[in-house]
Amino acid sequence: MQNLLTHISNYYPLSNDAQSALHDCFEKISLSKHEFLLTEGQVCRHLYFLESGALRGYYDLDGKEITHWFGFENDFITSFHSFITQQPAVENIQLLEGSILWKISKEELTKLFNQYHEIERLVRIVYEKYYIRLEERFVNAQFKSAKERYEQLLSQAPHILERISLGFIASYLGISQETLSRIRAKL
Amino acid sequence: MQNLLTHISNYYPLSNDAQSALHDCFEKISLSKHEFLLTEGQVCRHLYFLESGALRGYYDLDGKEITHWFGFENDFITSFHSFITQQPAVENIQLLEGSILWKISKEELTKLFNQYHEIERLVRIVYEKYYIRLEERFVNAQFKSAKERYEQLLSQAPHILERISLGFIASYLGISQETLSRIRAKL
DNA sequence: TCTACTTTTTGATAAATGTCAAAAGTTTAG
DNA sequence: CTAAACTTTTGACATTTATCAAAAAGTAGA
Repeated sequence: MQNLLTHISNYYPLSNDAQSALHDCFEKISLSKHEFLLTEGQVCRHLYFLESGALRGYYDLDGKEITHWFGFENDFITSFHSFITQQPAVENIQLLEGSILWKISKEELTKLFNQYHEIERLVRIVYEKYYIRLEERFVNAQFKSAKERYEQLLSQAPHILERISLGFIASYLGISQETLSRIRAKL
Repeated sequence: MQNLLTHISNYYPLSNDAQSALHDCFEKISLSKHEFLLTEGQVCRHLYFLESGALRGYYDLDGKEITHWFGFENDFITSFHSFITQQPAVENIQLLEGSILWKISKEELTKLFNQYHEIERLVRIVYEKYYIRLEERFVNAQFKSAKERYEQLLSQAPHILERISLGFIASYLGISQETLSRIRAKL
């Protein structure tokens, strides 16, 4: 839990009051490899903080699993569209490693927003960071070649390459596993 | 201005107090076709609301202009990364039509956040909508073919096709102008 | 209306990436 | 330790999309 509070203070420092309110609302859970945090069709009712471990978000496209994001230590995790709209999720969230997470429900979070302006500010700031991240991924996806995307990942997030199998990385980069294997062979 | 306040109330209804504070902070500007709201290297110090008209965001990649987004009536416009970090923008924002916009500076907006929790909430909610939009564009960019992306655009935002020249649309979809012309010919 | 300018289309060809199949390599559970 | 399961690599070929060049179509101002 200290992990979460420390991480949060990097975004926006909270009062002790707000911190302890957060503390009371988050609940610890442990999941093992291959388990699911969410499956397609369920409504995502929680926001998670990943203290340790790794997981992936993927969805089914014509029978193929498309892994479109990963989560690692200190990431906030949710199926965003489903969490915000409370409609059924189109994606699955599956553990890639045994992990420790902290979860908070949408209702509790909404209450916290009402009670603490500063917590809503924190989330506003977190959104900004995540939006900028996604913008960068979008530009890469749309305007860069497979090789460039791989090299960018290699330089910006080498930890992903060490922990995640090639097939998932290929999917994450939007290329076939064979193409990624060939790109890698030529570097 | 009524336009802006009405539009905002679709996201989150504000008190009269907050509305009138917003009213006082936004300033109206008119720009004509081909003018720039922002050019590469400048720090983006404002958030804009586009009341009428159209514009595009583009950046330079090896001498080619990459148009990566459009703005239309009732869109909030800014160079997000630059606006948030106050670092020089990598993109240009250029008017595609004569337009009427309302602008607010980052400082004023920050003041409003401090004064009105509800305005910060509004922005939090706006971010959620824009994040979901971007997520969808990302998934399309990375996992769908050129033809599928065009068809999706055709069904979801036909107004873009009517107002924007083919070259810009091709760039927006991440494909060459010739390919888009051929896709269109075959439908 | 005519001319210059811009945008769109068409054709030929090249490059990037995908698909299918099989071999090689690695990991894991019993 | 070993067999089964899974992951990665390699090869042959197909498909998609880009690039370059030129023609055709459309637009706007003198």
